[in-house]
Amino acid sequence: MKESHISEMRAFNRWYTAMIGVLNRKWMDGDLTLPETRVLQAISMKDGITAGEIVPLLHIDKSYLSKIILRFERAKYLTKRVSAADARSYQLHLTALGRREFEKHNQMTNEFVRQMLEKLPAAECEEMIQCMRRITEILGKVE
Amino acid sequence: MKESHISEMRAFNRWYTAMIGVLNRKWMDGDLTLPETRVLQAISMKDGITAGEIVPLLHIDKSYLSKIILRFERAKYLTKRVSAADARSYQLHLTALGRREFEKHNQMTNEFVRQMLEKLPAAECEEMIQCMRRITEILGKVE
DNA sequence: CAAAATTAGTGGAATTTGTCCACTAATTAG
DNA sequence: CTAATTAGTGGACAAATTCCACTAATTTTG
Repeated sequence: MKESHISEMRAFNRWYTAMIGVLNRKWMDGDLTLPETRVLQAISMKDGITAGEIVPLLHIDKSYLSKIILRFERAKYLTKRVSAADARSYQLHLTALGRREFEKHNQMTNEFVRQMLEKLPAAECEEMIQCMRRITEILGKVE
Repeated sequence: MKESHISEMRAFNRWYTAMIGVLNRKWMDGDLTLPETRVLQAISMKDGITAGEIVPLLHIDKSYLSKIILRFERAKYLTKRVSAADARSYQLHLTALGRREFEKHNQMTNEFVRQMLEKLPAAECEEMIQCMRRITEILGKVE
């Protein structure tokens, strides 16, 4: 490993997070915070997931999560059902409203990303995605 | 552009920010918040920079910045000198203590990145950095 | 099995983070 | 010179996040 790679990677980190930050600020114009969208996504990906499973998945504080879930319950985005296996925990299910809300948000974010990608020549876009895959492959093995 | 590229890029964004998030949490074990380190870095890169120049650079609220700078002043990390050109603004200079603090932090972060990169075979490390450069090139033109 | 220890989730207080806005002093424009 | 603009500050406020003690359910252990 070359020493210069360290500062190159750090520069990339700064630059890329700034870029994503712009995307994230756009989301906020909707009504969901970033952690909130992650929680919705987690439930949408695995219906019946419990808070206890979400915590390590999102590296989120359990009390904080509890509050987010409570907010969603009040907004009728989800329902809790006492788990048959362990009555201390609840299985989480999105309501139709919750799914709709998540989808709306999802589409919006897709739209922003699309607008960005559409500005690229097809070949470069393809190449960039390839680069992202490669980074994930290489760095994914490390963790 | 292929439709699937959108979700691939979003997946990469989520994965990569989670990864960087781990790094960032490590920083916090020090005593500087993320915006604080950015401010220190900005001053360290351009001695005599003014708050007004930092604002667009970091996309940070000017009042928020003012408070960070005030904290640093009290901690003796920096000094303000009324600008000769415009007496409303101050030129910011790191003190020896401020430089030391920034360097300490810098080294720590470098260390974390190094540990990550060292686990990679040299060829893959090189390739990954190359990918990062490419992404920056391609996406950099868009903004 | 009963007591003790552990675990899931909640609620409240406190802290941190970040935004908004009005204000002072300095500067520039008309 | 007067009015409008700009740099930075300070305070009040809102939102995000953490900390901790607590309840109820479960598991462990003697």
